[in-house]
Amino acid sequence: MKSIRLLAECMQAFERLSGEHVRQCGLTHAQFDIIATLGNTPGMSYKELGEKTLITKGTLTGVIERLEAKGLVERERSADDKRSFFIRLTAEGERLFHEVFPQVVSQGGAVFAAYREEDFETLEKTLSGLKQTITAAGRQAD
Amino acid sequence: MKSIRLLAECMQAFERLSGEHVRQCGLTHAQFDIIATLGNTPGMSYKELGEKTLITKGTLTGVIERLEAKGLVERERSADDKRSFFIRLTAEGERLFHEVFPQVVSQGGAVFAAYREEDFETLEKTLSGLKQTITAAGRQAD
DNA sequence: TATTGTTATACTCTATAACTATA
DNA sequence: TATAGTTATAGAGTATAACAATA
Repeated sequence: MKSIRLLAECMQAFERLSGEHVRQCGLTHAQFDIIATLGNTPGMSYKELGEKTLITKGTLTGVIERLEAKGLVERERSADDKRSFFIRLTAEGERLFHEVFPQVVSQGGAVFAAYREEDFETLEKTLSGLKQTITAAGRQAD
Repeated sequence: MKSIRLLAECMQAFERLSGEHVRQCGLTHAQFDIIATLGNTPGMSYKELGEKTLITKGTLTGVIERLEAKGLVERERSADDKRSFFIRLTAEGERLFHEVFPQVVSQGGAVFAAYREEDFETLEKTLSGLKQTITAAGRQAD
């Protein structure tokens, strides 16, 4: 119970921190999610993108539209399945991802400046364990 | 960097899990935030509530309105400062908080069923450290 | 018939700024 | 003059459902 409170507080603190950066580069939370999900991938379909970001298809159309209007992503009809699109970052989108994402991610690394190698290991181990537990519980609920 | 990814993934997994429950009880994320913040407190002003939930006052008016319409919170003019309100959970709101919150929080405890006392300690220590680091970075940025 | 993505509707959240009533 | 909360506006995300094109 206390753990959940802490996790929630971490999330909130993290969101507060990242939220400022995200807005500074003119993106919304959902748009940033898309950019982050698309970063370091060759691209993917609406369906896949929706599953990864928890954004439903109806919403996705609008979000992608706005990102396309900003020139950050581009769509291409899939060759195999003509119903489907391939969405990928444009050069501009890639730039944003590589420039802004690391900044957002760690406020330039300042957040973790005080962390030693050992701390990182603990944190990673703890979080990956937590993640597994959470996702496992999610599957049970389905 | 990997830590942040993990944290983000935890957040997403957690949000997916809690989001379902939250919607099931007919609340939005913002509304749930308010209920959770108000739970186990005697109540607080709009200002305080806004600071804790990161919801701006303009938005808050609407959110509280909807919660009031649902009979989950009530407002009372403050005695000392007549501009100010005191918002607190109604009996119904308390009930929701005590019944639903723990469910949401741990999907009935299933999430942490496999956790031993030791694991909890590690997680709590790790998260509280992380929280401090994040909030400290936030203050630097102001 | 099932699936991918689009469109439409209605509601909620968000930022912002002008406004009121107290202080 | 400053602060607590309200109102108005415009943009964005959300759930849901009906729809077109393709499978």
